[in-house]
Amino acid sequence: MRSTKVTSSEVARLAGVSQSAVSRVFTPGASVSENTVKKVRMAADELGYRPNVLARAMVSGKSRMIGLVVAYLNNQFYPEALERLSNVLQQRGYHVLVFMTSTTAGNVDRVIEDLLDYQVDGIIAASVALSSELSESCLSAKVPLVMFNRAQDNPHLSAITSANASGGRKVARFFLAGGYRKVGYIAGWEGASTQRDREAGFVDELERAGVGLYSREVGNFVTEEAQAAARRMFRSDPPDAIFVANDHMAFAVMDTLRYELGMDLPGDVSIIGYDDVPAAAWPSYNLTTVRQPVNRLVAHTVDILLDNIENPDVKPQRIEIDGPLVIRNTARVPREETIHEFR
Amino acid sequence: MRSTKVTSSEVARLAGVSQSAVSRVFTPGASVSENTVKKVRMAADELGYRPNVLARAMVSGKSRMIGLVVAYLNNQFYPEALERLSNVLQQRGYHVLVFMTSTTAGNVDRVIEDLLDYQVDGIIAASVALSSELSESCLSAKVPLVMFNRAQDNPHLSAITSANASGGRKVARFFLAGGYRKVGYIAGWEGASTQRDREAGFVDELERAGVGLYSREVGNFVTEEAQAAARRMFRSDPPDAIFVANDHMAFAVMDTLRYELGMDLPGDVSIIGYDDVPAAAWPSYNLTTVRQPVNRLVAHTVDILLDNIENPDVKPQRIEIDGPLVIRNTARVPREETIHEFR
DNA sequence: CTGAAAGCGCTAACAG
DNA sequence: CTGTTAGCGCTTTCAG
Repeated sequence: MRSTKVTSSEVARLAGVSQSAVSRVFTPGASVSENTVKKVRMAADELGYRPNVLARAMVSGKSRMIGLVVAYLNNQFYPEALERLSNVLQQRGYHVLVFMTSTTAGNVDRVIEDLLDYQVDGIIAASVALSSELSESCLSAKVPLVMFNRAQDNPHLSAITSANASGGRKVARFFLAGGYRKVGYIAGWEGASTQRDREAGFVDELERAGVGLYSREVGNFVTEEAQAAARRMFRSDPPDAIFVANDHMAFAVMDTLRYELGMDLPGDVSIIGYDDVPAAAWPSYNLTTVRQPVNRLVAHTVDILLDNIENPDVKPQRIEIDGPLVIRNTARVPREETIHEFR
Repeated sequence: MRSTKVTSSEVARLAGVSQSAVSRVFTPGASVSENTVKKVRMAADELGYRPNVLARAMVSGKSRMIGLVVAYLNNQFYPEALERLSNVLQQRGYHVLVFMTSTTAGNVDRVIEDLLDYQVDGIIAASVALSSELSESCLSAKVPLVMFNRAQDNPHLSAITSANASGGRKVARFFLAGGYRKVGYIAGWEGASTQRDREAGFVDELERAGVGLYSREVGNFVTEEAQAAARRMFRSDPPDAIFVANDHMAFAVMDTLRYELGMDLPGDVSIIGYDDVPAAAWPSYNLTTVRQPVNRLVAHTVDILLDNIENPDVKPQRIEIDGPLVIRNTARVPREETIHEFR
């Protein structure tokens, strides 16, 4: 099996058939005789021939590449998602072309233009906000785009998220059932729909019970900023329960409260996070949190995207996937009989 | 700016020039008159034209894609590396095509064949072992391959790692200087060169001082297995210092010792890890560990790979990058005057 | 079922 | 500097 770029014509010559015969052998569902298949396969093996995906892409217009736009990988949620996404896509015969982008807008736009240049068959935008021109440009380039873990105003785009508002509500109900009335919130980056929805659900449910938000700080989904937010929140008039917009920040908040402020959790204050990343289950944190069901998020994302690719005029969908509140050890548990409703 | 696949010919027609003129305008360093540039740019903007990277790749033989093979993303070290790799490559005009593969061999081979089909200009194999046929097949396909964070027997391949043996030695000297004599080791996956080298350096340095390894268990770089390894190691005859082959496992070991066995760190036992992932600095762990300088690993990897792409017959290189022992709080510190040598 | 022929969109000599 | 002319390696009609 030698190689150095073997072409179908060379295989054809060796097999004593036409170049198109070779092509047919490597095209699932083309009509070729048993005999031809055999001859071609032999020749191909001998030369170490493998079809050139790019050439195929040029003529067929299908590159079998999916562009994935990601902003940051610090938050454990993303590596997990990326791994699953890539695996599922691979199984379905696609591959992922990764484009990193800083959260700073504008950048995202350029990145997607680049992506389009590579003739990707579809795009998954994970946790980034798209400008409206951008979505236009994907739409008109006829490249399906689905937003992963971020909602969008543009009704022509599909978006898959977890049920963020509902998750926020669950947290509120849990705190309420636990008897808390001085409840704080540490926000993520306020440009993110996930942040907005989690907060909105949380606050709304609180208010239905006549409880207002006791304190609020912004941590921007960043470790250091979350630490600072925690310090500010506990400088005076501390709340007795706080909802932190994601686990990544919750860890930072917990560490700050415990090791800097010497507090006991959940004795002095209850904390609930969002995501249920692997570290949330580590004994050091043992964080009560709302689970984002990565598997299902990914499965839906891929289904919708591929469906959209094969069938260009399906309607865009916006799907919200519900996740349970995972009760661990950072928030005081309400009476036994009320627990079931949070699962 | 409409689109739906605009070609250079259409731009040419609108601009009143030949198709190749358009091509030249978009080819850095081609000779075109100011005037032509202007006309073409206008027409291109009006039509929303962007060159088709795939077509360019076909004729030029350069796809400007780099295949990246990764096994798992659980260990925080990999997302970090992936992010940096992707960023640096992007800056240099390349993009990353990601291929996931399970650690189970064989799989890796198929994945790389796939990668080759995409006509990637180069391959980065992160923490995976390659079969020798595989490396052959890359070599003969003239696609440069560099191993990231894994050494290789094949002398024709470049490999970038941190100075694992030397890192292991540092840990041993630190323990020795701290007066420990009952020293344990929790190993990673034994097929990994990183694991082997860290252990070899560690054990060798210990033995030079006449100290044998007191106990040893295997954690395979997996959380659950590391926990089990810790339990086994402390069932009887516990060591008073342990080196854990990477941070990811060290966290699991720490949690097991603290929360399951009720031990105090570093009071009852000292622990040192390897990698210095972000979580090592989190107050809950505050782990003393050997840093893998991701930035420099990545920079070298990219430099060597791109150099190899542009200049096909440069010699393969194997580079080891030294990293300091980051002294935090999980290992008792030797006398002040000896500390400097570990930095 | 099979070969011949026509491109996919672009770059790269080659004359001019 | 610019247009013309070949292809890159493959899929896909189109006759047979």
